[in-house]
Amino acid sequence: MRGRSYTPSPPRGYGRRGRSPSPRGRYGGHGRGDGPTSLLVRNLRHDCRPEDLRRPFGQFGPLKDIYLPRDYYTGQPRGFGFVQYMDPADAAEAKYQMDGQILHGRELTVVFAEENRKKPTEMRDRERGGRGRVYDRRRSPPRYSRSPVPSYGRSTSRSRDYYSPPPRRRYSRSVSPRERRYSRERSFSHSPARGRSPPYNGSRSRSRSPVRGLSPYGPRSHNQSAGRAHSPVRTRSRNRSPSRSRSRSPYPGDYSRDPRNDRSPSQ
DNA sequence: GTTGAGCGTT
Repeated sequence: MRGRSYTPSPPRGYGRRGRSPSPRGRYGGHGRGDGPTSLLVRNLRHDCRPEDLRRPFGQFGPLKDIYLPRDYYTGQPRGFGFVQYMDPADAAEAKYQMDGQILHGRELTVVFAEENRKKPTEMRDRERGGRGRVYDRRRSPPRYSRSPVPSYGRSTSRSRDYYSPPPRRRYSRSVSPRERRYSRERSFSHSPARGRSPPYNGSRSRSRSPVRGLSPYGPRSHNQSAGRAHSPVRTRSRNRSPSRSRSRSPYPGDYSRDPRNDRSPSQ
């Protein structure tokens, strides 16, 4: 076993086209052994949007997804992105063709993406201290929490943006319950992110315009509008019958035998 | 029940 060093950017002139030099299995996040379908595109301009990638990358075949990760708190683009194809062959071709291409004056680096997608929780951890920079948003909010936020006008049609803020702590004591309603409506007109909520409230980089073959709702979202057609009135929340919850006891017949109910007298 | 806070960002 010898440590195989992963070459971040293979020489552009390598004459072999088609097959990726990468061993299969490594990028096996997609489950198939056919080959990777996700490309990692580096050296993107920070104002680059998914749409900008779609055109050049879409030439090689139908795209499944384009995603440009951003910093959670600042909303700043991180300078790289993912382009996923339906067909691994297209991905390979695109990688070969696009690697080294100039987009917006920048030379792109295109490689196959690992599928090391992190979970949101892990991401938070990493933002907290893993990256070396400690965003202690509870105390010292990042300075840039004020402006670099693009003027996304809160979500419009989508009842809820993809962006879901971390669970808020309680409201400020000075805010009466009545006011809460207002503040909800007012959105962020006041000091947005008082050092707590991420200033970035924009909808994700995902563009509204569907790509050829891409669902307007996004590949991972189901079209839920069908099920809710016209039924604005929802049945009242289920009646939580007390007897029902009691019957959950492992000893439905003999309540006193329920261990949960049987607490030690000494405590 | 699968991620929209995605790995290789300055």
